[in-house]
This record gives sequence, structure tokens and C-alpha cells, in this order.
Amino acid sequence: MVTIVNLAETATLIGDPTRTAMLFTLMDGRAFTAGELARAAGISAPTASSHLAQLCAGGLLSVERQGRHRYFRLAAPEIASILEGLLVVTAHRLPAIPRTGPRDRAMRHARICYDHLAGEVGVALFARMVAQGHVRLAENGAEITGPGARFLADLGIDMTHQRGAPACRLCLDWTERRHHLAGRAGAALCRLALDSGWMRRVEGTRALNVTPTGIAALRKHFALAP
Amino acid sequence: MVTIVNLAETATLIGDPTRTAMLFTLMDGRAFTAGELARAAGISAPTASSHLAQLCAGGLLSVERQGRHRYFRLAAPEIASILEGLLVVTAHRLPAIPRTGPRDRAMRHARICYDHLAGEVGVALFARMVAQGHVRLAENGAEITGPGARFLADLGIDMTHQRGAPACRLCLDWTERRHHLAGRAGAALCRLALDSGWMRRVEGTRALNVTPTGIAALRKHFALAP
DNA sequence: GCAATGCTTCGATCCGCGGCGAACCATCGG
DNA sequence: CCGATGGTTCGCCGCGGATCGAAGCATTGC
Repeated sequence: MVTIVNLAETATLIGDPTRTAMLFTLMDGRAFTAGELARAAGISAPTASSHLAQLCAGGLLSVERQGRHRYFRLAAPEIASILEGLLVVTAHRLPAIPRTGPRDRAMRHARICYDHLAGEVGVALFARMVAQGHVRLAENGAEITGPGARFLADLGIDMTHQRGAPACRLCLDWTERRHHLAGRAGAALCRLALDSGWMRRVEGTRALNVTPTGIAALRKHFALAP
Repeated sequence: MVTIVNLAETATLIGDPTRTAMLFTLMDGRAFTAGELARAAGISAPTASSHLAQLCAGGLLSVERQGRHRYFRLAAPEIASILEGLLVVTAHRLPAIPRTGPRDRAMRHARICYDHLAGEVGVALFARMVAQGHVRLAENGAEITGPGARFLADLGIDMTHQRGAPACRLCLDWTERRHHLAGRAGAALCRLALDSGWMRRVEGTRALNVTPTGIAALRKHFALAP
């Protein structure tokens, strides 16, 4: 019975207390970095790396590289169901989720991520573009729609006849744990925001201050409340 | 934190291949002696005794003394649900599953899951009951409607004035990846199918053979084509 | 460029646990 | 009583895996 052995492997993966702690941390559906999960489980980075590799190989976690970070999340909703099912046999209690991310409010609100916008503003902006049909989520990332290209052109961003880096990349937001827009389009929007005076860099950090001009522009072009 | 450790202990209990084999043997809802489980798992009596003691201490099995025999069974229907759920995740991880062989075909078509029907027949039967308004999907599982209670009464199943285990539970089907009916109603339907000669157990497995009588009955009562 | 940060690999250590044989206890048939 | 059968306890062995420190690789920030 091959299936029995495989099932036992899956259960063994869940069975280690350290790995269980990691899985529990991930049970809210967000993604966490390897270091965050190591701290959450109270183990060293090497041990965490080993555990995470096993969980990925076992199909319980999926991983997304982001610069020097690696974001882990549950590979499927069924994983969470299994954990809840196991809870039926044991006691019930909500897991403690570590508060992570920068303490700086400005950083949370808006910041530069590499060459594009991140934080609450970046995530909300991307969500609006998807909702308005300017960006369509695709199999391997996202793509700009016809109306989206016209919308960007009105803002002075020409996305046609360009090659090299992909136009749209999805970037997992550090503080929001949701995707924001990267790639050439994301970089262009970030340049636009800085060049138009919508946002200004805060000296010495990656944080961005949204100016009154920016608040008005975000409301006008993206129907975003401040 | 305590719950995490307890949950990990439960998963570890399931995680040993030998114990998994025992649990699988017990998944048809019947009780087996320690010696039978030892032979089924291919281990010596002392080892089996140790494993069974652990499974009982972990709340996965219950035991019943009868003379010099000790009969073990799954402690609760939820245990079977967890095992099936783990199978779903494990099967999801393995893309290439050998889906051939007559024994596997019979298992996929109809089988017993603890005390109720599973497989294509079990899933289809539940789907028909929902479509016909006999069962209504609810927030936390499902419930039998008024017409559903009358329908079951016509089949000789009385679901009124009973307490204890819930009437309707949903169980995720291992092979179909959809829900089938568990709980008291599911168990009653399974008993009906066996007692009425609709299906017969295949010796040594959880598979069920649907008899010609059963095919006719499923068509008549549930409008199910074979 | 260089330093700092995040993560992985390697090597070594150590503990837990599954496995069995032998002996022991419990129950049944006579 | 006495053997036969079913199960458990005990002692021991060996392997697997969890852990960490140190070193190495990759990426970012300045």
C-alpha cells in the first residue's frame, strides 16, 4: 500500500511540534518569511530552513521568492482543513500570531519596494486596477488589458512596444501580505507618483509621504479614499 | 501552545506507517482484535500492543475487552474523516496515481467510510439528495428538510426524536474530492443499503459491490443511473 | 565597491522511538 | 489443576531525525 506510506509521511510532517507551530502561524492564509516563522516557532534559522524545505517537498507549503526573502504559505486550503480536523480530536484554542513588519506607520502606509509602490497604498492601488479591469490576473502573474493600456496612456505611461523586463509582475507586499504591482508598469507608476509630486521620499528610509496633491490624484484616477 | 503540542502528538500517532496501516484496517467501522491488527500491519504482537496502547491513550481508538480478546475500533467518526482528509492532501501532492486495477475501481465506485457510503455512489447519492431538496446545506454542515424526513421515512429510516450524534455530517470523499453524507443519516442509509441487499461487502476490503437490486433501487429512489 | 541582512548547506551531536525476543500475566478448554 | 492461546511488560539495539554553530551564497542598501 503505497498510499498508506505517503499518508503517514504527510502526517509525520504535521506531527513535529515545531512544524505544527509554523503551520499554525500560516493558518490565516497570509504568507510569512522564513525568519518570521523561525522566530514564531522559537528555533534557529538553520532548523527552520530544514523544516520549511521538508514541508514544501511534502506539498504542504508553497514558497515565493522575493529578493532576499522567501515567503511561505499553505499550499492549499485543504491543508488548513486538515489542521482544523486534527483540532477536533484535541483541544480548541486560537493560535497566537506574531505581529511582524515595520513599526513605522509611514512605512506601512506607503513605501518604495525596489522600484515600485508598496504598503497599504500600493496594495490598494493594485486592487483597484484589477477591480476596474485595467489589469487581469493571469496564469503566471498579470497582464495589462486594452482599457488598462489606454488608462495608463492617459496618465502619460506608454506600455506599448517595449521589451525586456515583463510589464506586470506581482510582488508580495511585506506588510499587507497581499500582492501589489511590480514589473515595468509598477516602476512606471512609482516614477509617475514621485515625478508628479503625489508622494515624497522620507529622508533616510524607504517610506513615502502622500502629499495633498497625491491624495487628490489617487481619488481622481483610482477612486481611492486616503 | 499547549494545543499545538497536543495536535502534534495526534498527528505523530497517525504518522507512523505501522499505526497508519492499523487505522486503515479499522476504517471500515468494524472492530478488530490486537492479533488481527498485528497481522494486518505485519508486525509482532509486542510491537502491536505498544502501538495500540499509544493510539488508545491518544484518543484515536477505543477498546473493548471480551474474554481474552481485546477489540479495537476507531474512537469516533471524526477520526475517519481526518484520515480521509489526509488522503485528499496526500493524493493532491502525488500527480501520478496509478488509477488502474479492478480492486481500485471497485473502491472508487463504492466503499464504506467508517459507517457510511463513500465513493462515486456515495457522492452521487448525496448530490441527488441535495438537488431534490431532501438535504439542505447549512452553515455548519447540513440538515434534513421536512420533505427529506418524509423521504427517509418512506425508506424505513426514522430521523425524528433522536439525539446524540448529529443527523447530518459532511465527509470529504477521498477519491471524488467532494462531500458525501455522514452522521446518523449517512449511517442509516448505509445500513439500509446493506440490509436491503443493494450492496455487498467485498471480503477483506472496504469496497462495496452494487447488486442488480441495488441498481434498480438507486434508480427508483434516487433517480441515479448506474 | 563594501557591509548588512536573509537564508541555506554542512558537519556533528544527541535524543526519541520503533523494532524484536524473552519472560510474564490473563483467560479459556478440559 | 494443566496446557494452550491471546496480550502485555521489560530490556536492549539501532536508526532516523531534530537541533545548533559555523561557514557559504544571494540580495539589498549605501
